[in-house]
Amino acid sequence: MDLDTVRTFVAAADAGQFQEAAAELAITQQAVSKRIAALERTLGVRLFTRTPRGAELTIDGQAFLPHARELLRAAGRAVASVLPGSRPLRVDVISSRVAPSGLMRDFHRAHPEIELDVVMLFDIEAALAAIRSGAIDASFRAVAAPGRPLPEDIASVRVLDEPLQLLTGPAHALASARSVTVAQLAGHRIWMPGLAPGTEWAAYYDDLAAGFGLTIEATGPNFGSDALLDTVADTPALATFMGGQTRLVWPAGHGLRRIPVTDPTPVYPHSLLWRRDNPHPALVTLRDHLAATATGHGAAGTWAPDWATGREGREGRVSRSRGGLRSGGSGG
Amino acid sequence: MDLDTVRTFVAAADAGQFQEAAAELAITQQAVSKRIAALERTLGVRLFTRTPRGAELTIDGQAFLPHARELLRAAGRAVASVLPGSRPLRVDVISSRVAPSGLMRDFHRAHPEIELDVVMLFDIEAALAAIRSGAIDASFRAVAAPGRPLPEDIASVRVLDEPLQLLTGPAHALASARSVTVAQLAGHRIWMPGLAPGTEWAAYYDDLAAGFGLTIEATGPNFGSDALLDTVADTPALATFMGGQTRLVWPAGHGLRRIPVTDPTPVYPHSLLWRRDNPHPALVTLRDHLAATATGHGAAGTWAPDWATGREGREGRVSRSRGGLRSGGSGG
DNA sequence: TACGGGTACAACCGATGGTTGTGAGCCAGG
DNA sequence: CCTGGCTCACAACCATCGGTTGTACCCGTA
Repeated sequence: MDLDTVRTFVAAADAGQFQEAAAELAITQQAVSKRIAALERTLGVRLFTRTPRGAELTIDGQAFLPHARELLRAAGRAVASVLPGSRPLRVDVISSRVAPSGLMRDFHRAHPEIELDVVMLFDIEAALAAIRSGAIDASFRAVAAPGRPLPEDIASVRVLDEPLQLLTGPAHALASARSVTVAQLAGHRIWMPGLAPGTEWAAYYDDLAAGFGLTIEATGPNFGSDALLDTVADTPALATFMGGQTRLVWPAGHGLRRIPVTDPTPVYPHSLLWRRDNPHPALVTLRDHLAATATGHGAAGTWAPDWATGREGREGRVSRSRGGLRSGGSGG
Repeated sequence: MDLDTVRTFVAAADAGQFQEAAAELAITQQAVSKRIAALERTLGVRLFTRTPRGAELTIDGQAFLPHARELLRAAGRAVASVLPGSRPLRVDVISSRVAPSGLMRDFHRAHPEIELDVVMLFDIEAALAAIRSGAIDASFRAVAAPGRPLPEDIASVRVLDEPLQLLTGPAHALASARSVTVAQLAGHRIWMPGLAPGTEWAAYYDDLAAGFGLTIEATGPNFGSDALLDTVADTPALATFMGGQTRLVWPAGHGLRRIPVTDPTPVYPHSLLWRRDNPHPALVTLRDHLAATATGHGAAGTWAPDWATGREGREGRVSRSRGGLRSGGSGG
């Protein structure tokens, strides 16, 4: 099915006759007639009853019309999603395993009128390059690995510290625990497939493992969360970390357990990054929304790497006081 | 833009390479390459980065992908809307000026999983023919004009008595009234464009006018509710009837008034009609929903034509007692 | 009975979009 | 280091599709 044909159908339905629709579309009446006939042939139903004074919709045509309009609207949105000028706000959310995609869902609920496109880039380097080139408008990332300060033209604001949870199958040794301490995890195998070396994401887990003596295996490609959950559910000796605010499509009957981690609670520090001179109007709305809904970070009893908190030190930091919302470079 | 091309894009994005996508679509790899190249040319952006091991999405490609999927879903729904087997429930709602379209919106809110198509047929004769032929599944109509009983194979149930309201512009003589009696309307011009003779809809207003000595003009073609509202708003001597439960797109700044009519209140008696042997599963759901949400009819102080109430008499009938939900032929 | 409005059919023809054949780039393995 | 296997892209070819023009037909009206 060709969208030009659908457009022709809608034009003919609106005009009530083929001739006028042909004029609108800058083609001949015969071409309209052929297009409609072809559409009717592919659908297997008659869409118009031809009369000497024009063409009016059959019942099937009436039923088809709103769907045809919706089809054209969808096509328009699809084209707009890649149009350079005034395209939808394009945001990188790391992965579906952590909270930013949930934050974007909240934002969409609060501002359904704002067109959004969500993408997932490889790491913060790719995200920064994409932000600087204008390919994306914003990115949720943990920022500022040591020795790699943000470029001058990129602004950031901390929006969420997401507590990690342990995800285990029903036969895991810790499956029945209501919560576990980080110290208890030492010696257990924790599997994080798809954790590519060199990414800020891998750096986080490296620091976490080094700081508390954990064993985190990053082996194997990432076949998606379904495969990961399957494996974890069936392997008693295997567990994985997952963002505490992640909403997954939960496979039924797996007996998977989500167990809070304490003493301290490792949190993943999400910041929003954007280019200061990005003029996209929806970007301001997104920042305002996040500022209004952001839960505090740096809460007592949590842990995050030093390079992400902006403080000095090698071993990561356990927060003992509750902090507020702090900008790493407001404005834009 | 061609939907086959979009389908090819989605297949290639899912497969991660052109070759496999080509196999799925039963075309050659070269054809996929050409289609993608054409799509990229029309969109003006690169969708894939070609690598020696396949093709992966660019950021633009990632942003485009969900829109492309939605486009294909919309196309599927559009085709399904006219597919003979198991197509969406197709209901005739008379016109946008009266309540049935609102009832269908309510039904859609209550059962969003049921695919609906709403059509508007000319009159009850067309509706009955469409119901008998299977072209539509149900129709909201005022039934059984005198001497024309419903065919045996058509069932009906009274679902709503919709009170009429007077619609006037700000300069109309009755504009400031909080309500008007039917007797007060005598002598005023009431305009109902598009009221085609011979329809059950016109018969209703004929009876109303004859029974109470009103002047109802059906002159002129119906240019849609926008044009009607414009004219009524600007013409002090003109008013029109409108269903009391009709939700219109209300033009701002027109100063239009909706005035209840009393003593008695003319009500338009909507029944749902369907073919007894129609097997569409959603039809039962619709009837149950209407039975559960139907407001009483035959309420005290209302008026409806005799032929619509099923009682004898020439002059219409003013109900003095409150009735319940009565079926004119349950089952199906 | 012509006329003017509409649509459909036939003939024609260029552009579209498929095929096959081939080349270039990259990676793994001998 | 070269080769084989995998990928995608380009070239040539050709059938089909979808546009155009010209014409026939139908109906309401002057």
